[in-house]
Amino acid sequence: MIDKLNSPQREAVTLPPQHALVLAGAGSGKTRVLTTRMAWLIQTGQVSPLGILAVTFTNKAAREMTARVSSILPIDIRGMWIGTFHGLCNRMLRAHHRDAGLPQAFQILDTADQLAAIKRLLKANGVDDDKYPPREVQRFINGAKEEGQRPGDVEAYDNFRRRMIEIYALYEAQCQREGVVDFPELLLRAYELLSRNEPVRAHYQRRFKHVLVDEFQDTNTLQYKWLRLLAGGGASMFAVGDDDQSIYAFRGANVGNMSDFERDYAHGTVIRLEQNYRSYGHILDAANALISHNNGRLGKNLWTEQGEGEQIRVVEQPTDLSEAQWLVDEVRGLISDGRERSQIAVLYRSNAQSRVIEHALFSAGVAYKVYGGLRFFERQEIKHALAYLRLMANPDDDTSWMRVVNFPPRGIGARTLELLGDQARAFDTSLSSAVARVPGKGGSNLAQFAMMINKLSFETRLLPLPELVEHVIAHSGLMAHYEQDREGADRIENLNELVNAAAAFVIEADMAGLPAGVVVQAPMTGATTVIADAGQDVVLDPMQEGFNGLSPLMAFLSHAALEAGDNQAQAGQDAVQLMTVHAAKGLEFDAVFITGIEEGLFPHENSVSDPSGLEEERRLMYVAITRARERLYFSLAQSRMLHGQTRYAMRSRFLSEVPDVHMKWLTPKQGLSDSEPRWKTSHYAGDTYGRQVAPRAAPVPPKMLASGVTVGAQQFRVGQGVRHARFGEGTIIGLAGTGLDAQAQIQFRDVGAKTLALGVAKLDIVQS
DNA sequence: TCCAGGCCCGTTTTT
DNA sequence: CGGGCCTGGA
Repeated sequence: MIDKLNSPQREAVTLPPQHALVLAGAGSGKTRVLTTRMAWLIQTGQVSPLGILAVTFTNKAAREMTARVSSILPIDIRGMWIGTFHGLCNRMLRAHHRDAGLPQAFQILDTADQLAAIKRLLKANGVDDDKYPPREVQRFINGAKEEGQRPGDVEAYDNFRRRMIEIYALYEAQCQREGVVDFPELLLRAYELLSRNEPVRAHYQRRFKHVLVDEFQDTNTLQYKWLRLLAGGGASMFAVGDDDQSIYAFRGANVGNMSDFERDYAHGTVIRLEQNYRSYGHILDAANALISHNNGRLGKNLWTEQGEGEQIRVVEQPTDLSEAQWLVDEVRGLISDGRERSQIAVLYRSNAQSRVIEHALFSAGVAYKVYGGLRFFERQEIKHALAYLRLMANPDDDTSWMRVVNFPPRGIGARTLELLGDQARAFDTSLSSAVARVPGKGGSNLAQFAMMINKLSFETRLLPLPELVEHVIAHSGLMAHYEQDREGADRIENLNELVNAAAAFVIEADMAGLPAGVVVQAPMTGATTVIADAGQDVVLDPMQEGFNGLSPLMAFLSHAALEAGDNQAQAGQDAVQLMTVHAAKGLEFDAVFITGIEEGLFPHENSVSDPSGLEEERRLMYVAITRARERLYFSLAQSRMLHGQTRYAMRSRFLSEVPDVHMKWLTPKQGLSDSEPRWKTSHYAGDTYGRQVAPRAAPVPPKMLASGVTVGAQQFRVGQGVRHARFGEGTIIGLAGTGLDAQAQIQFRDVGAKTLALGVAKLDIVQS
């Protein structure tokens, strides 16, 4: 098990029970160390599978971890707590729902449900949603929860925040009344449960001897607090992460947790995995050199025993269109050289860049796959069906009620619903319970809807899950509605797929044990136990309690909320992989294209003004580079269409942070302040292997580039020096628009980057 | 209730 | 430019 490991890997795997921080560089065998560690602890008898808690961020990572542990050790992994933060907290809350102050059948709101609930709340309370936009409110509430703060804990230093806090409190009351829980609430409730309830805390602290955390650099404040509580009874915490791959600060991740952890727990037990098994030398050294420009790193230098390999191929094109065209030609070359399409990845900083590339690939007939679209359980028709199903389980779920009360349309208008809402509020009940209080025609339509929900509940109460789902889809009017819709074919197919998903879910639960909830199964005897409220184990009949004490429907609904499904458009067939750099984290490919490496795009203009933002962009570039095994391309365009206007940008600073020796320019590399157009001709003769590249027509250089943008009597170009009365001297790093609408992005020497309207700002041109 | 057209906005995203 | 959202008129 451990003899195939290198020495730091083996050291990490076989560490005695103590806290440790493993700094695992890209491609250094992180998952292998984590899973082997678990298997080793079990095999050497140091801990039973039940004493291990392993936590990840994504379901995919959790599945992979489970699969790899069970492939190393032929043990029953059913009783092990391997899962996502949210999945494990859900499991804990179901088991101790009473102590946590929740109904056992609490529903989970996904991000969209939560937003809908907030909109409804603001309307009901007459909050001005211009001053308090729902998204802003959502950010505020989730931000507070992720810091572990309830309304009473948030500091109210101005009126705006005071009002926000009031809204937060109202929102909490609404969720509580409806029996629903949003994503951050799952974590916060579980944390509060452990911190306030001594018996429950003692139970879990006694149980878990080893707590292992994947992607530790992505944890937020609350997740770290939760871990500290769980491990507070003497468990060993084994945290694996890479501060250089921290790219989720914008959603609350706190890289600082890593250095805090080292200080508070690891006390110097820091193991560095620096040998990289993925990439060749040029690629790795480029990544090392780039990331060395960041400050405050925990420190790490990747190396490889593989040779230096090929240099990074760099291409600069005049426009985004020609960049895409070049890319398609190059991709076809790679394919005709015998590379698999699925081993070719095209990465970009932002989703908007994909369209031009998709268009070019599509026109050329190259199969491709785009990651990041709508996921299965997020589709409109699926969310509607789930809303009906939720009402079967809990008619007081107002979010679901509102979603389908008039879908398909059944003559219940805004006016009626407003009335219903008023009644519900006046009597402090759910919408469902307030139906009888609404008179008139709208009221009778409402009553009919409520009756239908009741009838459906009754009809389906004894049905197995797949038939239940099928029945609800068929008799709620959903199916009929989409059958009438000329463009409803896809939606019908998805609804049928939902029935299949329910069937698969039941089979999976039978075979692999329990997807969510509280059951713990002893590996040898197969006896099923449920952790009771006071932390005592109660044996249940496994045949009766197949879903952890939850009904199959409830378990399925939790599953749907916690695992929204694949977010890749078309599965199957061998296809070129298109995705954002964020989505590529954790993946690897033989050949990688990093596109749009321009100032303003990568690093993104919204991030360059503050140092920490720029460093995160640099880490993003580091992640992108380290995805490549053999071949890496950098590409950029001098101009591109963005927001309906042509924009001009300079080469990204990241290009100059990679030493020249690692790069080979396939297009001419010239100075930026050159007044000549940088683009001369487009042909480059073959690659380093001498493969001949078919000659093609030279793209036409954009006419505007040489002259730049003209405003009044002044002509502005990218790279030009300018002086501003207040901001001082600077360099134009981006131009967009024409005439009086034209804007320039300027990097000032003293005050940083600013975007100025050229029709307004007074600028002098400085001769360099 | 429904749909068309105007309007606004534009980084990254998992649970 | 293009998508999502809201509003106002039929």
